[in-house]
Amino acid sequence: MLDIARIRNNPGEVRNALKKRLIDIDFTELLDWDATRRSLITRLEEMKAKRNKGSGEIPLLKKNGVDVTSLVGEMKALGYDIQILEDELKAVEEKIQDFMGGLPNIPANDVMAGGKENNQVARVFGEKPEFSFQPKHHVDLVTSLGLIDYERGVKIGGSGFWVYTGDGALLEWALLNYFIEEHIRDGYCFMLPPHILNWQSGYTAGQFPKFEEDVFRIEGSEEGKMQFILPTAETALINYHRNEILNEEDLPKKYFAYSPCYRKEAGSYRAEERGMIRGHQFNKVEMFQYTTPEQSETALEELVGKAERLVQGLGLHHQVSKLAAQDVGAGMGKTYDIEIWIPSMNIYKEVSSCSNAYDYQARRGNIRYRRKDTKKNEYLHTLNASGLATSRVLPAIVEQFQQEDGSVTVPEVLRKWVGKDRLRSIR
RNA sequence: GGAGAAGUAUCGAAGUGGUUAUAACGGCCCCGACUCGAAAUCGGGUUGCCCUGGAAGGGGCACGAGGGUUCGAAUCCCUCCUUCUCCGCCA
Repeated sequence: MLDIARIRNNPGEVRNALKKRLIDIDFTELLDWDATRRSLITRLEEMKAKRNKGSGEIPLLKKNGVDVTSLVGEMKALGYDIQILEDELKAVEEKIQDFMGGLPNIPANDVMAGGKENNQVARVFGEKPEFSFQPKHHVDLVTSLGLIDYERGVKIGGSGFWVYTGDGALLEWALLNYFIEEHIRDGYCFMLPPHILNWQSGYTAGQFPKFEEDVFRIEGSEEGKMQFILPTAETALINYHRNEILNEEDLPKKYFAYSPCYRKEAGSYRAEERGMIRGHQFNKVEMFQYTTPEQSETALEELVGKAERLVQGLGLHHQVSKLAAQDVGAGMGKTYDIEIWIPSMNIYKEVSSCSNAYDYQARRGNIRYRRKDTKKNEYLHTLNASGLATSRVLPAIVEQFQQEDGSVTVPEVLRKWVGKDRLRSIR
């Protein structure tokens, strides 16, 4: 949610900033509603003040034996007029709410305008691995090594699902353990949230109402009580402090959560994304911070740094991209992606998205903090960063660390959990 | 799933149709007095949001949420939510 006062005071500035996302929004109608709303409120409050005064006088007059019939009649008529204006006000406020709720966040000043093609590579780690043999695709590797069972995953869940088996499950779990261990060491609080969330949670995160089609709805949930399976733990973590006022001295609050992420990904399958690059369910550890406005820029750098170190610890070649405005999610103001090299696809794929939402989500969820100096309540800033999603890390590991004999070297940091330094074919 | 009870400020809690949401009373917290200092005691302060205004100020709304009745609702009625107790079922 944007601040309507900002639009009221600088409609041109906001419109231009949103143009970086390649959308053009005319605020004329909105500002019209806004003016109507405020004049209605003023008139209503005058009438209500009158009613309050009249209602206070009635018992006094009665006590003194004065006939109040005409005054009561007057108040009754006033009450009727108030009702009419209140209905009008409600209608215009709904329109404003709908309009505002549909607006995306304003990209930060230093974010490039335009689409994906304008994403900028900020940093690169390592180099593309060179193979002295014909490298294999991760689907072939994980299948022959017995790490993933795609066929039975589809049989029991449907297209877009797979089963981690044996060493594959061990490797997957080792990644999660590795991430968790790092975050705990950095002082982040470990959270295991519910996987089913209510509509308001989706709204606060900025996913609803626009992206309701992208999540799995729970069948049978009634209108107004819609529930869905979380597409990312971010949705749970942003709502953890919904409708709360935090103390400034408690900020920044640093959380991380593990959850599977469930996404419809309707229509986004492509031949080159076979395997586990894009599924309906994948595991992810998500970092999240609630900060003061002053802290949020630093916090974003911290989160990106943490995510990068995780990938570096695995020894995987990757790059960090600063996304252009159109590629930044609707609720976010600035985003860095960490993209990992997938040799078979000859492409870098996102394993972490680190974003600053500024006060956008806080406004939607009414999350504030009390400033120590002014004692005033202000919207805080929220940030999220994957740390990390595993579904592309595992393919990168098997592809980047594959050997000529079809075996795969286990990254050093994972060995204590996997229990071996090399994964070999089961056949 | 069934029966019952309850939701008022930071917490406990009073208030069951009117001139007290300036939300009694108490706790916490903050400031001050007393004190060498502290405890105790005494005095004072302490909800949020919105509209208007340059400001000072003025006004409105909110008693779990949303409707209704009424000139007037924390108080009466309806729907929903949450919590607690008991029963049932159960990983």
